[in-house]
Amino acid sequence: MKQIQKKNEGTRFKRTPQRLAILEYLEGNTSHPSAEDIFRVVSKRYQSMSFATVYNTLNTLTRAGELRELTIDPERKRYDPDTSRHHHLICVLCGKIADIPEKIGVELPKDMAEHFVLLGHHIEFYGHCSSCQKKNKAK
Amino acid sequence: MKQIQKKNEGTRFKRTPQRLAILEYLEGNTSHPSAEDIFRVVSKRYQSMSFATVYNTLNTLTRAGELRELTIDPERKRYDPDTSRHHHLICVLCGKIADIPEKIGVELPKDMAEHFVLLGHHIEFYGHCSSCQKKNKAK
DNA sequence: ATAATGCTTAGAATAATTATAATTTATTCA
DNA sequence: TGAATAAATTATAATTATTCTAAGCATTAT
Repeated sequence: MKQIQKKNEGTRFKRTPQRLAILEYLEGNTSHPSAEDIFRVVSKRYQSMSFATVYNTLNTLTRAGELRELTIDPERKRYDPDTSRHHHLICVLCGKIADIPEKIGVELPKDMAEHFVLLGHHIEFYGHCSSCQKKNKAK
Repeated sequence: MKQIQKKNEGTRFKRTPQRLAILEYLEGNTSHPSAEDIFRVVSKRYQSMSFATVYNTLNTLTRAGELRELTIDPERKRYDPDTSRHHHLICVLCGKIADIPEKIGVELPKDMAEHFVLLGHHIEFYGHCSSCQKKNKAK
């Protein structure tokens, strides 16, 4: 008799060494890395690591809700291991992305939300970060 | 003696027929089209139109502040001829993007904004649009 | 007219991401 | 424990979006 599959997210996919290495790198990481960033770091310790594995793992984790795919950087996808509701602060000069906790109440105008099932929202704040300001002053 | 260049944005670049065709298509367009969408439509009327011209024009217009480049769709860039401050409502089922006027006040927590020169913000609301809801009910 | 400048074109090049096929590694369960 | 099965990894090819390049055209200024 086939047992009911465990609902536990953590055991839903095989914990291969490659995946563990990627997960370990992402754990607590607030730098919003791209696939390439992840590959660069993780492949150093794990010689045979393939780029495809990075993408596969990221897609798997995203589908499982363990990871958030960010569409903030126009050049590439970024990944955020923090899947809780929060927003982002982007420096338009250096591209750095910082987290903003969600303590900001935002309401959609009623007439717009009426015909929409609203699932969530994401705010991108953009501006100049402190280190870029210093750099510019120095000139 | 070299004359001072006109500051007027509208006359800063040549109004070639290709550019006019693209501009005409974008005028008042609220569908947030991709470069390909634009190419498909405009090249029908303008046989010789090249894809590179579409990209060149879009980049030129974006740099000139006549067009907003949207980083909402993870697959490709979208373009919005409405450069006024406003937000977007995205159907995660069909990908349609609607406009939301900016009458929503949003404040950054003070401690975060302190070291940042804040230039603006953009909110993405996501959910299910009415036509996708109907489609799902029909099943 | 001629030169200079900027635009368009076709196609090549690049970069990010996904697909494929063969092999290897986990997991299951007898 | 150890086959059988399922899933993951790898290397590489393929795809897609976008940018670059080089040559020709058009427009403007001389």
